[in-house]
Amino acid sequence: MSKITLKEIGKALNLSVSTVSRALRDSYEIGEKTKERVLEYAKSVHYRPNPIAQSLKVNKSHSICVIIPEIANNFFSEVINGIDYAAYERGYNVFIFQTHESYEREVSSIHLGMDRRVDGFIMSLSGKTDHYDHLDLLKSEEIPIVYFDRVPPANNINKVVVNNFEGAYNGTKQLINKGKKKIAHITTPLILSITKERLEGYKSCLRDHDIEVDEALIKFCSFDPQEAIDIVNKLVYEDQIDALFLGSDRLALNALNAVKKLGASMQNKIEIVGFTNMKYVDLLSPVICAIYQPALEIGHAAANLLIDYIEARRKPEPKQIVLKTFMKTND
Amino acid sequence: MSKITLKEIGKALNLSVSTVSRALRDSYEIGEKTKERVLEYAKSVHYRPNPIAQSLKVNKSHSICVIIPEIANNFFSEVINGIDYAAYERGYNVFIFQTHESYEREVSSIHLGMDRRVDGFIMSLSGKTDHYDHLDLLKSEEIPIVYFDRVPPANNINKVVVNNFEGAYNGTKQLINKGKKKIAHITTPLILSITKERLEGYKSCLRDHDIEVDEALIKFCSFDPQEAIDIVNKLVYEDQIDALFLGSDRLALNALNAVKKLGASMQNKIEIVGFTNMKYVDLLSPVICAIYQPALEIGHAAANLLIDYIEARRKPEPKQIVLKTFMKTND
DNA sequence: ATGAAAGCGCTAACAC
DNA sequence: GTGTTAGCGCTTTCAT
Repeated sequence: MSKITLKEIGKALNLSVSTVSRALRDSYEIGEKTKERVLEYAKSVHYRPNPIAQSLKVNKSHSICVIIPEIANNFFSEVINGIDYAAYERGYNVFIFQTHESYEREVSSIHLGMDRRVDGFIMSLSGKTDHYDHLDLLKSEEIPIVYFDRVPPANNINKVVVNNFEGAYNGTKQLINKGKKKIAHITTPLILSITKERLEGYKSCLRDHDIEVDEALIKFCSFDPQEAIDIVNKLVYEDQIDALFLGSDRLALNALNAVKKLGASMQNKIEIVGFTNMKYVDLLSPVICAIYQPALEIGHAAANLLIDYIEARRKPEPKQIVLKTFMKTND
Repeated sequence: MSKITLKEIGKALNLSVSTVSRALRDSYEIGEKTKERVLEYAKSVHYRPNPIAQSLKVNKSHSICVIIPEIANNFFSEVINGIDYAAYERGYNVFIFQTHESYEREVSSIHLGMDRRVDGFIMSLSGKTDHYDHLDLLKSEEIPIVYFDRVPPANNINKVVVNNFEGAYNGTKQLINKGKKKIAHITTPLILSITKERLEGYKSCLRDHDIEVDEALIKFCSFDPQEAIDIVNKLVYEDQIDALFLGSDRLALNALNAVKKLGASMQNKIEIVGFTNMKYVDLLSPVICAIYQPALEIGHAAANLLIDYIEARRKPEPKQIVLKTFMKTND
């Protein structure tokens, strides 16, 4: 039954390939009866168009490329789920590339996507990406692109983000409401958009509540577990903090782990709030109040925005979608 | 700079396309100086072959298709990470399709992969897949396929699995060692290979320790959180169990959540062991002893096995790779 | 309303 | 050692 082609359908029905092709795409120039014959026969032999041949011809692939730092991550895997959901609905295939926080991998992923003639990109920048010329390549080729989460500093781009400032502000406020004064912030590299926004939310909230911002309590941390342990130890024993505000998912787990190591009595003195997308935060033992991102929606929105853009005849203005974070307290 | 082709290189260098093509693929029939000229020029204009055209020609795509139940899952996302790792190293692209535990999605994913002319498949069956004719299609087309985790019941296939029997046996033993007698097992649908193997490990261990197997304590559970709650409640209050052995990742979190709802005093009476791949199990509050699968390795091994098979001139015998689970106790 | 033919970018059999 | 040619499966212009 293998690999039936237009040519074969044509032969069987005594029609030319072009007629068959047109009939299958429901062209107005083909007679109704012919269309029916073709459609019926095609179905009976389980004809499936070869997307590779189509791609070569029309220079589009009906596929999109997703570039993210890490797939094995609560937040990103949920986003991919959302992307996949929308892409499947609309008949697009998805390529996923991980940068593992490497700038070089980010660049090479873009090239691999372009090689594959993907119709567009969805990306969240690596933690090392501090310049953006590699993205200009996409722009100059007029390849549609939607950013999410970690976005480049530009306004005229398609992006789907959350209100990080607000999320961080509310998270910090939660700690202040519990009477905490020495609130440390452990977060991602400062070059990331999310870092800056969350940091601002944190600072702003402190100021609004007449707590002085102490730069010593702001720590930029990699995703190395040991580094988190060292930082937490220093903050707790030297700086005598009474609360922690954690800036990202992996960071949150690493820091929680570090806090746990402090022992039960110490643990209870430290109140924790953090950005995370773990499914069951209430099962975590150093208690953490979670600031969630609507990851599934982000992915879904990003994919739909991208595909809308891809399929638009006249390219619309770049669109910025801002979603809300939500908190899950255990009290 | 956009989209340079062989033809253009040929024109610039006064060579035919075929010569250029051959030079680029380092064919023995091309002169050294010509090769050099071509290589150099190609690099200078950033030539990148069009994989779509190549695919159309040779009917291979240098890409593989991964079909899994769910991407947003600790275990599967790590496996994908491993696959991606190996695929990237060896120059393959990866398509990922989720079945969301649907048989229909599994079938359509296979078709989508075949349409894309992927060179091979890596898959873990859906929780609804109880017959396997859709897989015969791949077999009859001689498309290489490697199964992992949830595999079909056949011996002459490529697969990468863990020793589920042993993992379950050791997990159960851990509970028995703690003096537990009424050990319930909540697990995945019985049609899955992993379910049967783990169930056997559980039963076998009970028997070896002179504990009667009580079928009422064996519960097949969906991934619906409420169902887990109902089951746990029944087991605890009606059957008076003193320990739980959980058969899979999502199940484990759902059940843990259910146990948590029982309240602190009840919680402490129930000892829990379960298959999970969550990164920081020691942070979980109803304490759980985790049976881990080496997910990254599984993915890496599966991808390498597949690609070896794809690239082999003479197709080797199907290979079964069995890895070990490992436990992470908190005592 | 239908067909013939060109061509997307590449590879490979077949010349010379 | 290099060029010519055909063709992968499809879309699309141009004839008819």
